[in-house]
Amino acid sequence: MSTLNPAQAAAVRYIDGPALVIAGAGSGKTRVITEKIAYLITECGIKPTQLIAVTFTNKAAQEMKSRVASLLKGKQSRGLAISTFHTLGLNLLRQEHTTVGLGKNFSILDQEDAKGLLQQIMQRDYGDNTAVLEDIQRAISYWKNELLSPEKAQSQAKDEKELLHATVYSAYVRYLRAYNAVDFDDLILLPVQLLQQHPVILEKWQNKIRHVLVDEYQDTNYCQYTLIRLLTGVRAAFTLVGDDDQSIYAWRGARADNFSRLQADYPIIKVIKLEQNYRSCQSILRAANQLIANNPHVFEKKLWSDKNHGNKIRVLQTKTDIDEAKRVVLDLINHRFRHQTTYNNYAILFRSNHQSRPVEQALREHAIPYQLTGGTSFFSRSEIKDCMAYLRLITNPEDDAAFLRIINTPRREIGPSTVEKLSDYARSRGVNLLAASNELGLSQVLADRALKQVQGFSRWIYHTAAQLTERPTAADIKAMLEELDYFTWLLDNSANPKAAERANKHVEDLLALIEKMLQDEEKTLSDVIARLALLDLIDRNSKEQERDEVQLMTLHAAKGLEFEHVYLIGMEEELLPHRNSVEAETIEEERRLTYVGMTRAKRSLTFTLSSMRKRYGEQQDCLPSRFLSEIAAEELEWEGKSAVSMEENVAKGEEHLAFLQKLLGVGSE
DNA sequence: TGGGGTGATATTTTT
DNA sequence: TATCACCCCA
Repeated sequence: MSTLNPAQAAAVRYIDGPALVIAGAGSGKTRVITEKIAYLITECGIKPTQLIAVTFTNKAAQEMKSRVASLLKGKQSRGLAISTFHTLGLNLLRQEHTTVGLGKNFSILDQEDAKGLLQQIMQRDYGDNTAVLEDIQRAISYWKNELLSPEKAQSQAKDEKELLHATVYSAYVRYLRAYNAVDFDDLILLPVQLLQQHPVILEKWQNKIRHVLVDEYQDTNYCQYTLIRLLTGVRAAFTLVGDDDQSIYAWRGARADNFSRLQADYPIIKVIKLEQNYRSCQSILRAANQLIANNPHVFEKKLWSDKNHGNKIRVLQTKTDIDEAKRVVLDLINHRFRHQTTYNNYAILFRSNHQSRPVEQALREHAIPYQLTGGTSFFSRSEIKDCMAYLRLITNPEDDAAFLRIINTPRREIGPSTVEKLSDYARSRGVNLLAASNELGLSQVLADRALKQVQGFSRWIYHTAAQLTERPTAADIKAMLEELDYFTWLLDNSANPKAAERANKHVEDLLALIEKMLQDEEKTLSDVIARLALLDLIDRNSKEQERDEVQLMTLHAAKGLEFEHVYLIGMEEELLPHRNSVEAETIEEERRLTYVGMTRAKRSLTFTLSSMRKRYGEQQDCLPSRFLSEIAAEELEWEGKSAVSMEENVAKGEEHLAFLQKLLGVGSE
């Protein structure tokens, strides 16, 4: 605590009421939260079980947990709830499921599952319709985040399309209920509704909780904000930490205006600003400040640093996107040689995923190791989804979404028409698919052969459900999968043996993880499955730091991270700011995105842009991003702006590289 | 069931 | 232009 700066210390010690900590990039916000948790426990007599700390990612929660544990020496942190918003909601729902009308082992549908459900609804109830599933999903998510019921949504619909979306919304909610399932948004929404409708439960929770801490407050949506308000009640003992300049998820319901709302809702709120930056050198910070000054602010702040000045920010301009990639890679190699450092100190950041392609190619040409963050995540791999679906159906027989996924995986000769007949039957009987599979009346609708298959499947599920204990071992589950011949199926259905091996490995990883979670905590299998739905990329932390690889990721993915040297590529109009954002009038968010990218850099920052880019198969001219002109000219050092051709540019780079290699090869130094 | 042809679609995606 | 979901047919 003694090493905190005055603003940080004030944020930690202020416990008399609601507090909002405006924490600029690199100002030590995680530290403030962890120190405050420790302070509340050790100095204020608050028990760990009376504290709630929420983050947005599992990674952040994990990090915070371990930092608090080391502050408290582990002893006093038992029962401390540091989790994501969604896990918090899940815990609440698990405890109060009966009041909400959910069965004990309700399932969680991820976005993909939910989309599948929507598709089913559309096909079944709305015939062939041109509505885009993603649009419906986005609309429903928006309504849930804004606490709007299907009825409200319908009455507020402005046109045919919105009305359709709202109607599907109401069907969607009904289906979820029937499946004894919830989606991600429900994990926040249902607790809010529960607390709003049941004063007794609300009081119970308000009495239990003495302080709530929220990280990345700028990313909360209205629903989450309401949850915080409900949990803290009139005492309003909370600490919100965030940075309105780093709000980059508005398109997903995050509301930066939750900042201004706060002052209206809590006039006495204490606002503390953390303005000292411990990450970047002066040159980078100054430029970032200049850029973000173009955005309106509710709370003015000015980041400063006592670090050294650092080098000027460079701007490399090339002819095409291919040249840009080559230039970045050559520059990186040169830089690395000169500074005798490692690859993992470098990050190449971009606005959209497709920009990684040419860079990856250039990196491969030079045999430089790199890690591309993003792409398909662990839990959206098909083999993992299959296994999860089996476990879900076994613990929650009403989970029709899971049933549909695995009814014919591995192949059981149960085709679409059989499934359709089965669904119709189940619907007419008002039961779930698994139960319907076992009913006698089914023989009226299905042919003998199909009937046998379906019955075989359902019996197997029931049988396995009875056999599997509440806390099975990895070996138990593996035995189950082997009984299914699942691994054989994987082998037969993979593009090549290597892919099959990888898939196998993923399943093994999953089983090991489940076993570990079952042992670590006093959790049942269904608890663990629910938690797994909220988890992602478990092995990301460890790999990222240990391996010596150049980091490639989108600006969104870079939030919260820092790197010694950053390349921010594609600084062009239409790309950053993205073309869609110009007419959607979300330039401010694009500016924040650029700001986030810039402030990731500790020691050096390099912008790149090219004057031509292949887009949809056509060469197109590109203009420098307006954001470059928002930074004072003297902060930037342009290279290649003059008529130097790219060929010369690359040649120069290669020449220089060869020179350095020779120099090092000879062994001076 | 799997392969090939077709046509729509190209921003970001914490949970 | 590259990709991918989808549909139809053998």
